[in-house]
Amino acid sequence: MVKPTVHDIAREAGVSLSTVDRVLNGRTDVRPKNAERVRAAVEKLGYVRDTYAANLAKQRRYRFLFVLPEGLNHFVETIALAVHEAASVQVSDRVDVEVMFVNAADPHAVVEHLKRLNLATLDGVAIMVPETPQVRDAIAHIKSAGVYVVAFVSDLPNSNCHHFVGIDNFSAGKTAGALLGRFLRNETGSILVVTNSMVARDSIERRFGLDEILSRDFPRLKALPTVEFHDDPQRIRATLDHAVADQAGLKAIYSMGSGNAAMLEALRENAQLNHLVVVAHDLTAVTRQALLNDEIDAVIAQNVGHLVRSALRVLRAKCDRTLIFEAQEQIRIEIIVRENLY
Amino acid sequence: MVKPTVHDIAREAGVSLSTVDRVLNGRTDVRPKNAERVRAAVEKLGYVRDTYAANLAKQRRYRFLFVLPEGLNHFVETIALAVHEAASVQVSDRVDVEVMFVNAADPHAVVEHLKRLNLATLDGVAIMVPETPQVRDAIAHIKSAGVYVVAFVSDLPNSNCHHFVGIDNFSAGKTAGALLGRFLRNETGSILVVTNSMVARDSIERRFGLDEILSRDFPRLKALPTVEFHDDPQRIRATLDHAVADQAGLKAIYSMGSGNAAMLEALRENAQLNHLVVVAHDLTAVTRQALLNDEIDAVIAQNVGHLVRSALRVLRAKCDRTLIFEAQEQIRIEIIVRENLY
DNA sequence: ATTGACGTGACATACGTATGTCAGTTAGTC
DNA sequence: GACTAACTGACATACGTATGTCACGTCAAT
Repeated sequence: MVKPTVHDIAREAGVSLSTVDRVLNGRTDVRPKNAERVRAAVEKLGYVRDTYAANLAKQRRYRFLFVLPEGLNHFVETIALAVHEAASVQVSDRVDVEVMFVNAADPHAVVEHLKRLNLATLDGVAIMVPETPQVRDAIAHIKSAGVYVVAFVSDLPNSNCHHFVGIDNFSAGKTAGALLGRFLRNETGSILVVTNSMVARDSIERRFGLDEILSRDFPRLKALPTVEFHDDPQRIRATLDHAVADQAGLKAIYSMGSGNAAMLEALRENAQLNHLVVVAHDLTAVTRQALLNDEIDAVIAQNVGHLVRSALRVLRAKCDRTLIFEAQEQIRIEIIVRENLY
Repeated sequence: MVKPTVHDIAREAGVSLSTVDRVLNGRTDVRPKNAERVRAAVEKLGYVRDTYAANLAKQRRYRFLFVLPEGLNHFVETIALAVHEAASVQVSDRVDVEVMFVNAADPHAVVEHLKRLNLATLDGVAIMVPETPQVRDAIAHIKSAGVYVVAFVSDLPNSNCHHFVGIDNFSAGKTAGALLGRFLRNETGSILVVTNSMVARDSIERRFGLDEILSRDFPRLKALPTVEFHDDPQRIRATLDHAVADQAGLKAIYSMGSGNAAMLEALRENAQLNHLVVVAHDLTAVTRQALLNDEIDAVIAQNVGHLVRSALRVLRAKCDRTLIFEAQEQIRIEIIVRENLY
């Protein structure tokens, strides 16, 4: 009835506490026969290690690091905030969290930073950078030092990370497309697709998702070629002016994130555009205000609090060699309108 | 630098460990002056009790109970499932969870069940029943026994619970209205509002939310008087046939939950209705399938996993007299379309 | 001066696990 | 059958907290 302890295991297996400990903690010098008896006893009694007691005895602390892209980006800023918030709450859970910013645009610099990490002082890393061959190697190196690695927000599909914490951006793009299709019920026309840069795989995947759903379910809507701003405010304005002039049938704007502020500014300066349906990615101070102002119809978002907590839980579970609760770690693609804003 | 312990507090305050313990655990026999010195030391060193070590020493277990409405209801079923799932994961966190079903339609029976609880064997209760004066009294009784009570899914605003875990149904109704308004962009017409029963405060609040947003932002859409099924499949069919015949301008159906299956069945039997926009509440097996079939455009939902885990976390925090992390316990009003279904 | 009530500190034990030491046992080899 | 090497068990200590016992103060009231 009551939870079995190592003592119960020892008694059941007919061995000493020391032997149980050797088996449980993977030490050497145990005869296979005895190891088997211990494992059988664990199985039979349904023993699970009391992680908290173990951590107490071990004086364990979990030392985690978030590697985030530097530079002015509202989305990353909200993530960093959420990390610090979670860190301040989790101190009581024995976890120490740090944040490191790297120049994600420069693969060389990223790798330099990753290589320079003192892996002996780390238990886990959550990494949010674009995948390059060099990054892949750096991650292999980190893993080989026994440090757990999760891909964070942006997946690193070829780096063989221990886990990915984030949403499926292809589905996110489909969700955006589905919303646009429903918001423009029975209407025909074109959609302007904008982003700051198309190098991030996120944008590419979102675009794929958008195209797929539009061609399948809403062929009456046509997405224009993606316009990339590259941090150039002139460019976005010119693009918009051009689009509104050229495309009589322009009905909507889809902003794939990382360019929302520029897009909104340009939108405000061109009064002819305020009848457009606007769907954007990422809930930040900027998009939040735009939702309240009715300048954006809907935002596709991922809850940054969940993202951060999920990454921390997953890293902890890896360190404890414990199973993760998949349903809880599934990050939701959220749809935010003004009325369910939080 | 390192986390201070009770020993550090004792040294800092110049008193013995026993005295620190007396202060920390609210026992008697401490001179005010010494109590103050202990409190000052706690403050100065930033001491926080190590809950896990404390629970270990106390052999503590958290014994929680969910009180759910009985009867065939897909939403409640998914909640019960989520409770059992969470329970099986949380055993390692020293929490024991049970579920009790009561006939929520009979206030007398509810109170009978609540009164018969063995409060000595409980630390916390999550209650999902309609509020009545009798329920209010029963909750006061439970609280007076030192058991923590959270209102679950349905708020009990007059019962002075320790917490409410759930969404703001007024906002949920507004969200539904906002979606309908956007899905029916530039269109004029009426919306059929259906539910199984209007006695639950949830439905009432959702209806208020809907009306408010329609009249403010989408006056071109008119919500018809709420139709209540009362578990009568004939009634819903008749209502729908009637509505489609009478209301030439019928554009949408808003199902406020707890009647989705009947609504969908009737919808399937009336081919003239399949051009309607349909927004429903609660993500269950039924609505999930309907989303996949394109019979429902969007579902307003609350994540049952989050609901249950939040209730458990809040109850734990109450037991530990620990602060809750508000941002994490805020239950989101989710908008689900086929593409972001989970 | 004595009593009793209140305050206090020293100490011990416990929770479940980790980790170390060290003497003792077993198995495999020749 | 002797000799390693591999294995095993008994025991101690520790982690941070809770809780109990008990002797010893202090102080006011008798």
